[in-house]
Amino acid sequence: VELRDIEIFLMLAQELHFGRTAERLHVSQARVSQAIKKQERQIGGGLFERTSRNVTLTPLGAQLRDDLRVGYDTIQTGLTRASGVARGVTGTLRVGAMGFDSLLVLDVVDRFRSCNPECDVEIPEIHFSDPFGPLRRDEADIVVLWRPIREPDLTEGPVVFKVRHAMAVSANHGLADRASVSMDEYADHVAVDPGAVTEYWLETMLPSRTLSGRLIPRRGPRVRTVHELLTLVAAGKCVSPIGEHAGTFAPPGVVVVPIHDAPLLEWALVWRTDAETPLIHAFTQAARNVGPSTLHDLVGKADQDVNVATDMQELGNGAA
Amino acid sequence: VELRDIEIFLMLAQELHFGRTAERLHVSQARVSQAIKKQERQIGGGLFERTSRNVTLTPLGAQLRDDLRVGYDTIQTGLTRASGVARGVTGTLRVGAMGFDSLLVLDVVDRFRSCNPECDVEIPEIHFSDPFGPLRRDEADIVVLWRPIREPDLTEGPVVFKVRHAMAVSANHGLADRASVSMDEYADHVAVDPGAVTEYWLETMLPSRTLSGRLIPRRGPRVRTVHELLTLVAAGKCVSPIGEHAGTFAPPGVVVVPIHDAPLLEWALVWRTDAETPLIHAFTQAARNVGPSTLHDLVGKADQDVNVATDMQELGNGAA
DNA sequence: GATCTTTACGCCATGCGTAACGATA
DNA sequence: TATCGTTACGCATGGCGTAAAGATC
Repeated sequence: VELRDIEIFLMLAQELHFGRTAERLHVSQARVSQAIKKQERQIGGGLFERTSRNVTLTPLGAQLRDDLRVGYDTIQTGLTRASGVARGVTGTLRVGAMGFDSLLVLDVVDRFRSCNPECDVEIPEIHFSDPFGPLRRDEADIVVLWRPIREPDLTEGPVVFKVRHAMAVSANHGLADRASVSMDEYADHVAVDPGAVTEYWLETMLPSRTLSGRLIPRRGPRVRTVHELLTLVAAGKCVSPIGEHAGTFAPPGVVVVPIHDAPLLEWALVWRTDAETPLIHAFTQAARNVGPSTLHDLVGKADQDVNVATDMQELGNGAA
Repeated sequence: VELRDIEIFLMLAQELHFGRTAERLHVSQARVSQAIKKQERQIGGGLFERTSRNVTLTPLGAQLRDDLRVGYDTIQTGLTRASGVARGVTGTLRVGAMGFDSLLVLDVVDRFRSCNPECDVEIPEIHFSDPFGPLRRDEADIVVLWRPIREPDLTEGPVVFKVRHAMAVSANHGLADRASVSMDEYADHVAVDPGAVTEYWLETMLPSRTLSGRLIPRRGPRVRTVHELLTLVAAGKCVSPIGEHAGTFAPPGVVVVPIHDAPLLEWALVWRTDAETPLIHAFTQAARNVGPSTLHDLVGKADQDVNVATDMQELGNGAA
């Protein structure tokens, strides 16, 4: 059994789906089937129960996954770290992000830190009124922005998270208690003016037309940053599109309602093509290893953190 | 980088010698060289400093070894464990050993236990007056004996430890303060009668002739077990050959002096060929994974244990 | 010159993709 | 019939051994 097999096994144990596993590892489905079968032969017992409709781990497979996950991560981290040390990846990396977006790249930052213990990471705040300025003025090495980015001097790298398109409204707003809204409803209520921002980029977040082609007006209060925006929303002066993840962190008075018929928004890493350093490369590699997270991952992780905190508290009480 | 490469890297990091590494992994020296070079290319920095006379780890290599060792062992243990569970390796395994020999197989037992958590291991005492009886009477599943074993119904498996041939004498004996003795000196003083034991097997421990061909007399007190033997030795009534490891555990009054011109003694696992169960197979596999230990390993490990004990004590004191 | 590592070269095992097949809802 | 897992088959990458060369004492 080699590392490649283990990688396939672990991915399948996570996805529980041969097709998605194959996609995410960039191999054919057949290869996944072969690799798993080979391991089951060598282990001498079934690791997955599968029909053409359902894949589940056997108890044996679940135990093996727990063991291998730890070992595999240890090895990969060790290799990446050695590689970083060898290439002299050291210094400070500045990862610019807008508002709450920073919280969705913490996984990547953690990964990067464990692989590159000699490096510092800073997360300066950037504003959507000037998404590319920090890179071009060398105030950030990498920024986290929704994609797509099409700038001749910039490179768009791996996607770090995907969330649903949503709208932020005041808690008093008529749509505030809806589970979701349509693009048409959104178009009827939107009220925000982001000022002069690169048009094709803004279009992704603030489309100028609905799916049916109706124009969406660009009028409302002028805002430059996410915090400005949320303040005005809370005050009932502004209704704006936003990533659904803002709902998890938004202040009281602000409600975030998903738009069910809009495509997913994707945030990617972006950097100056001619300023790509080993540090930047290492960070994008960390992002590729972690893979894009979703709001669901984030919520799950928050729950875990809460559980850990609870456990520790109980432990503390028990000892006291 | 695959597991095979990591295995080669770890072995070289341990042996610091391309030739021995190749031997122990049953591959060519060239392969070792290629594998290491490949990893250094991928990591982007040197892992070993080497001349044709000396091989040492670089700091980078040393750090990588620490990381990979943990991950590699985790994965191997997980795989072995899964294999054991799948094949239903469960029940009790009885590993017979003579006297202190049991202490030199504890590494293998530990390994086996961690890979087969569902199994119990017992270590019944056996006596050199009847080395094969316990197997044939089904009182033990495996025994640990010095090799070679040539019995039609028994299989000699992996070597578990190697120690120097030595002689046990009373602390008052004339040779007691010698750093080592020759076979000829040994022949002049030996005084023990093991009774009717399989001759070819006894010959290994108690040669009938010196290197120069001189007969070694078989007379002295009759003994059946190691403890009997040591008691008589302490009383000055007996002088007997023994494995050097006995010196580490021998009671006061007994001194163990190595014989410098005798070949190394090797202890191997032995079992009934027609009674080989999955449990026995799993145990021999554990032995192969751990590899033969030497007295040096044992002493080093004992020191570590002492250190750990000391640390824990200090911790305890600090907390109290 | 003996010992140890590296390089050169060729073989073939095996990882992998394509395509056809089988099963399930 | 659409979706998903398995089997069959063929190609080529790369692991590996052999043999010779290079380095160091």
